[in-house]
Amino acid sequence: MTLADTAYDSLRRDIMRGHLPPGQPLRLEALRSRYDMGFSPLREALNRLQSERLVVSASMKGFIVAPLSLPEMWEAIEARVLVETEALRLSILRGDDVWEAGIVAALHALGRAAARGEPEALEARHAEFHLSLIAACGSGWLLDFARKLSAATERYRAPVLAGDTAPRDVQGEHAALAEAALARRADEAPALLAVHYRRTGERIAARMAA
Amino acid sequence: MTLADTAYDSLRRDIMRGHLPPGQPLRLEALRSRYDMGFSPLREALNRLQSERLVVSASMKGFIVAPLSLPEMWEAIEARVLVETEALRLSILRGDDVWEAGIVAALHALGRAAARGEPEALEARHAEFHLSLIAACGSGWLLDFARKLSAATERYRAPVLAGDTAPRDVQGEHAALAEAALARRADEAPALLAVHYRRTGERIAARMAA
DNA sequence: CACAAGAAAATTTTCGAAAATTTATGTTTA
DNA sequence: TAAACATAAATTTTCGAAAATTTTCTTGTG
Repeated sequence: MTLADTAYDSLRRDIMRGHLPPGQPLRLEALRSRYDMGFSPLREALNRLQSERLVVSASMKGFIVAPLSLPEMWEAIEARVLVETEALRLSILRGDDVWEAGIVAALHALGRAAARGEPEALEARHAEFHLSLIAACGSGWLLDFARKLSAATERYRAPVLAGDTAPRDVQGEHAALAEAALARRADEAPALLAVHYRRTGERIAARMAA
Repeated sequence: MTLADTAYDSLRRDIMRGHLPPGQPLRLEALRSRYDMGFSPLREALNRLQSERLVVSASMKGFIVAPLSLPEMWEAIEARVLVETEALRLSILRGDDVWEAGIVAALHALGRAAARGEPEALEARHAEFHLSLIAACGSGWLLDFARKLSAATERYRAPVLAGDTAPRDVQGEHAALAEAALARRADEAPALLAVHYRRTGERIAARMAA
């Protein structure tokens, strides 16, 4: 792995977890000392992150962490619903034993991570579970879009998840989702997925208003 | 505009037009003399193009122009159908006078370019027409995906378009599409768009087989 | 005092050399 | 001859200084 790849991973994680807050200018000299590398790999990483809308840049004025807003959250969620419902439908049509096993394994790992309560790992297992559902869709483009939208929406989820008290059986939703997918219910599973994402959006919107 | 932006535009155009053929290694020294600039802006451009799947790279082995294949063409076309039919549906629901005027203008310009027969301009007007249809969808993500998929599919269209003799009233299809959109027929217009893209795919597939 | 003009500082962008890595070439050995 | 190994060449990646640009500060002017 090159330094540029490391820079990409580090910056991406720090932005998704909110450690680099929305709107913050990303000064090259500051990044250089923070990540301990030269300009080149950092700039290459920033250019990649720009294509994923995690950072924005203006010509000759450098990069900033992409800002957050409720309208943009809904944009990302609705795009995600469109892409992932179709990818899930395709996966249900095309998925084989390996696909099924991947879902079972990811659901199990997600449950364990949730029980342990470590947010670091939980976040990763959650993304992996949702990816496992659509892994058999057969379209690199859809998987690509899903990955980017997952990162974009995670930025809204992470800060809210911490202080969330209202009761919601998230693991139950995940289990129902997995069951519908494994039972090849090509209409029900995508519908559940859409509800799942939109419900999360409403939860976030409610807390951001307060 | 920075040099990196220029490099991005130049490389993107040369790849889309096939002037840099699929699979060709993109050696930095060669690009440096071709585009007359240093390593940095070129590498930044290549990193952006990688996110758009126009180039692929392996760690420490540099970049190559992304290869073409019939399965990947269909992947791109089907993803494009998914994204643009939804974006068109949304535009029909939300579009205002400016959106309508944009379609009329783009269709007119496309017709003129087609009559003149200059492939350079025709390609640009064609992309602009399809963009104008979905311009009012209100989702930056969908517009972004559409732009990338348009570039990906254009790579297949361009080389075939040259020697295409079989009769097809493309301008008629475009006019029908514009009319259905302007008449706010939210079911018919997306259906026409899907047929339009898939028909192009079949045309290309037929010629690539031969 | 508000505002423009100019200088200084901070920052981004670009360059080409140096370091790291891969690929090609040649040599030895079984 | 074929495989293993060393060596050389080619290439990518990274670095830090130099150039270009923007931002901030200072000064002068109406």
